[in-house]
Amino acid sequence: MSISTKYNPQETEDKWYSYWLEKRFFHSEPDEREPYTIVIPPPNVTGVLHMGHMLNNTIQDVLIRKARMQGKNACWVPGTDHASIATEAKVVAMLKEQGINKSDLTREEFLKYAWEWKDKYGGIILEQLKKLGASCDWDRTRFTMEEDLSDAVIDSFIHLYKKGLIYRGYRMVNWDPQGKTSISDEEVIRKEVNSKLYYIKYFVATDASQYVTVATTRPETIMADAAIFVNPNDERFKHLVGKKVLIPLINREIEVMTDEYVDMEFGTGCLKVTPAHDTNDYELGLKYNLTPFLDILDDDAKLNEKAEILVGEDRFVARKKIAKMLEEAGNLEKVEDYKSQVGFSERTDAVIEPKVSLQWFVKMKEFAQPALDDVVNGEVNLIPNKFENTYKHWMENVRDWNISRQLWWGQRIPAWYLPDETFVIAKTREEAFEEAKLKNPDLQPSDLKQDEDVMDTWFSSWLWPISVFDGFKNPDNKDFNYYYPTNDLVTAPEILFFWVARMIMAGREFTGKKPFTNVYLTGIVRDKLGRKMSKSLGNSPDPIGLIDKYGADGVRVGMLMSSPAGNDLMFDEAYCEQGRNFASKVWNAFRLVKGWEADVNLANPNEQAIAWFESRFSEALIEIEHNFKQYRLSEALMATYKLVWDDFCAWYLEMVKPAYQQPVDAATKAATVKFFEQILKLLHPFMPFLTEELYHDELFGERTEMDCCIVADYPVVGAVNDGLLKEAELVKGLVSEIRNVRNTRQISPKEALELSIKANSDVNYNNWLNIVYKLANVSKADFVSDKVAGAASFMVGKDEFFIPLSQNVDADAEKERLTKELEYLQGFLKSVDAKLSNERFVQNAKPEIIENERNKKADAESKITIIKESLAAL
RNA sequence: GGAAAAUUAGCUCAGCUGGUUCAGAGCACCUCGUUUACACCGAGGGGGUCGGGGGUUCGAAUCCCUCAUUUUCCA
Repeated sequence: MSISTKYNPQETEDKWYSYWLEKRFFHSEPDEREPYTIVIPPPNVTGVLHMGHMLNNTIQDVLIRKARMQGKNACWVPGTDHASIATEAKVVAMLKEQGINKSDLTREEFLKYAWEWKDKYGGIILEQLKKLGASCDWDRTRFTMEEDLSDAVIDSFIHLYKKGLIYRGYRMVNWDPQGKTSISDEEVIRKEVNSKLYYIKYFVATDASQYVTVATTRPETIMADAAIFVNPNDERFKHLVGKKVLIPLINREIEVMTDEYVDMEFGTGCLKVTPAHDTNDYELGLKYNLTPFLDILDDDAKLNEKAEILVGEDRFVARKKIAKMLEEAGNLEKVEDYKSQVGFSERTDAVIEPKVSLQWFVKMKEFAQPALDDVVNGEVNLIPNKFENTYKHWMENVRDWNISRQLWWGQRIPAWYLPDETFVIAKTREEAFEEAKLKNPDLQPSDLKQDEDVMDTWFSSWLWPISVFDGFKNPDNKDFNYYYPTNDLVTAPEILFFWVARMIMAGREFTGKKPFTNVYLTGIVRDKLGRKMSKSLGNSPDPIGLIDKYGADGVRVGMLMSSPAGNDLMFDEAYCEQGRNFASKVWNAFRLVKGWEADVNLANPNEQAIAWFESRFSEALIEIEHNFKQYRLSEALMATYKLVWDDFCAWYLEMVKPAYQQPVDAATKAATVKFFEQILKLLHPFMPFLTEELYHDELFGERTEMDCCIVADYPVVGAVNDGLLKEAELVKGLVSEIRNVRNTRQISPKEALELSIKANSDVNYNNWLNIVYKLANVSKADFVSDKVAGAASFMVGKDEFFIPLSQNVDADAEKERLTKELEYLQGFLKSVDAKLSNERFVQNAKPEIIENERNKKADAESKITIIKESLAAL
């Protein structure tokens, strides 16, 4: 059977992915083996694959495939997140295009549209993951809003409510006026915005000649002012404290008060306090019990009747108008340009309005401690651990979690209101009714009204590692007992707090166990200019397009090549190209070996080369394993890459390959095929498709239908012969030097050279001569005890080598080269001598360090002698 | 405004507890080469005062201080 001269990823990828599915290699059931479990960070159900997913899922797939090959029962659970605000926003937008307003629909009608949307587009991202080669157990695919998972959400709410950890209350929340919902602190993106600072005069009520000037970026909120504050130590305003001033335009009286909070340096040193429209002002409002508490914005962020003026205007329109009104009224002192940090909604990009509203909250303090302990004690490892600091800081300053959202898409809050506004918490209307009857015996079931709000998406995500195994509803089930706690979680640092931390909390609260042991934090995928990839910049390549262009294996290698854990990845298509080239290299090496005709009658001339590569493979494997243990995937890949490209292809294959159209001895071929198989296994986690394709070539003999690379035994470390490896490095150095002699003198590789060896060390060059002949095109070598005059010469280690040349050696050039080297060595020797003659060094340094310095000295001295002799001989 | 991290070759990054092989890798670059696995290639080569300054030490890319720049988190 012949093999195509080029690797064709398209054909190969679909073929093997289907085969893997068909043979159910991705599927896992509990058994006696050790489990290795990863739950996918569920992408938004409406999402499409972006570069961040590519990186994240490539890493997960590498980990899961390696574990599978190492004999563990590997289970990677996929799924999607219902993403309440993002999905609802998309559905609303889609309906709008069809001319339908959300407000014209009932809740049930809207949800019907939303489910239709989900059924149509919900699977796209998972299908895309298959193109990448993701070996998820698709039979276990979960969705955060499916019945079991929703049940878990409701049950956990009830559980926490009964423990007194959930409450309802008026609090300052982040209000998204476009999505018309509250959002969590983590969903607020702060951006620096050019705005203006308005300096507004508030005249003293009893004396129009006196006034205070307040600097604010939000003049449209003055109608809700409750007080003016100054710093108690501020001499400038002492005389005004306690006096009443008038709010411009509406002339309501407010008092001038003092608090240390006020920064004397900022603005004018006077602060207007608007408790309903600023978080800090809210705190001051509570502290001094300020009245009236006026919320002058409605849910659209338009001014309401409480504002008295500009009613119905949007906040930004009102800002411009009021500035003009203030100016006309003589209250505007000046306007300055100002840069300020403004919060935007992550989902709708609307400017967030701090708003006091009635919401549901989870008390976080009690959750924080165990979750903090887990990370501090190393029960849960953050990789890299530089994130521990930020994690700690967050856990120590945790605030209550607003879990209600004014949306329809999501799990509805299980609170049922009686006509008297009190409520009961229950899973169903029936259960709620039973309980409510105790309060009010005359009640009818229809009198109960369920809370309109749904829960924050993260309130379902934090249960994910538990609920995917039904650990909530049925904590004693086989799957949950076997797979939970999971092993590794791979996710982005930006959701360390609102997802990872909360999963640890939920794990401790609901199962008493941590949800996972290791958290691998990937970086952000940026473009090569360091900009975040975004739709608006158009700098994000289409992942599927990349796969088409470079092959899934090429893209996987490209993604991993330069992404140490926790570091942002400056993505450049050139990495994918490098990945594709690597796949080609392996393919072509395979073609070479496959083409060899084996002859059983030939003796094996390559024992040395085979023994060397065996050792080298083990040595590399040790390094690779070490890198994997520390989750340094890019370094593990690079070590593999160099082993394959440099050691195997550039050195080993060149050492053993037979002359053109000559047969190879059977022993060499067998050894090489064996090596190749080991290399395919080593590469499989990184390049699953290419390796699976080659693994089934007839070169490796018959395979049973279940004998696949995906489940082949991962290589184990064998014996490492250090002496052999060291000698090989010297021999490689020798070959390079000979090639260098050719290069600098323009001698064709076709012209055979002769070599004289003046061995000063105990390296046994006889064992290596065949290799040197072949790799450097040397026809003859002899051992000499004196220098060879008129020949090109060089040293490798302590040994001297001479190559007689047909052309004359350029004595001047040679002299210059040797002199340079001599100078370098003499300088080196001087520094070593300086160390050794330094008494304090000899006294303080560790003995092995001193011993080493002595060796360096002896080494340098003997080399100097040799070079001096060579110079004299010129 | 507070906190953390980073700064090493043109680019992306290694460099573990200060001392062998300590200044490295991959890519890019330069020179040569179409030898029959591979030009998606081979051989060889050049390139860095380890951000600046100071300190500790016999010895610092590595530890400490300080300044600068960048990034992230929190206000």
